[in-house]
Amino acid sequence: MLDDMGLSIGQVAERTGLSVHALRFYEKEGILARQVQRGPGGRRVYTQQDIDWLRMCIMLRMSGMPVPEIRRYTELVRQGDGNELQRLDILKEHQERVQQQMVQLQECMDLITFKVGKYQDYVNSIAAKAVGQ
Amino acid sequence: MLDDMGLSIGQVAERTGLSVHALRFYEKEGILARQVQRGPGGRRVYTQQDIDWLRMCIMLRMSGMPVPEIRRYTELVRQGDGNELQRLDILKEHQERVQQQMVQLQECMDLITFKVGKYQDYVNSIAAKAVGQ
DNA sequence: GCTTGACCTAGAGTCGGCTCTACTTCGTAG
DNA sequence: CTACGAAGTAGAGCCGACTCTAGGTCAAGC
Repeated sequence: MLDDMGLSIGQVAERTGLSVHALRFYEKEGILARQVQRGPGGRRVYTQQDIDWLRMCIMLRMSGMPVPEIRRYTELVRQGDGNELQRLDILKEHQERVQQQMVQLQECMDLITFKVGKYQDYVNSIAAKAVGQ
Repeated sequence: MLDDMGLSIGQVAERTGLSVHALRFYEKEGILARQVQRGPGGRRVYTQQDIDWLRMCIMLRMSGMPVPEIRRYTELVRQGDGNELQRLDILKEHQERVQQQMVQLQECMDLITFKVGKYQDYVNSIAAKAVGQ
């Protein structure tokens, strides 16, 4: 289809799990590190680097980083060397939030597991009675 | 203000961290296990049990259970004994999802931590050079 | 008797993150 | 030469979970 290092939007969608719509949306939102190249007919041509970048963005999104903050980070990367401290700040802050999220989630998990245990015991006891009859 | 076992919506908001708006919204959405009692002037009067239930709902929400599913669970509880197996199913399913979420979040965390490490090293090396000059 | 503040209802508005629509343009296959 | 499929653009629409507005009641305090 395309040069073996150039991928169409559809192929990128397949490989990343994002929808074609989402890919265009992300681009419009400025969260692609490099301007996506265009092939004949104005079609987007993605490189492996674009995919790698997208995969990281997906991780950031999955862990709850809002699009505008991903954009800020992306812009720093686009600007090139010299702002590593700012990038580090964004990442560290996010890391902190993710850490908190995990703690919270663990608390929820503990409660849910406790309740599941209680119901399981109860359901088992009912089943045992039924068998005993 | 109120009888020492009856709490106003404002007090419940304080104790749970939910907004007054959210409390009314939750009630309208049917995720309160028992009909909230009303005091003089049609004001809501919450009991400690209502608060306990709300705290669990908050845990379920925090861990990503959608409101409609909390409602389903609530309805089962409201119906009383006999449907414990269905309640258990809902909780187990949710437990599974939370488990997956935690795994995903950990993956994200690993990547972020890796990147933070890289940037930290880089930033340190720059700082070292500056001192060395 | 007037203001304040906490509460009430019904329903509109907001926000984030996509998702979808409408319409166009290509390149290839039948 | 027509149809199809995959792409393009601009912009509207949707969904979930609140959040806020408008307009009203009521009790307490000045």
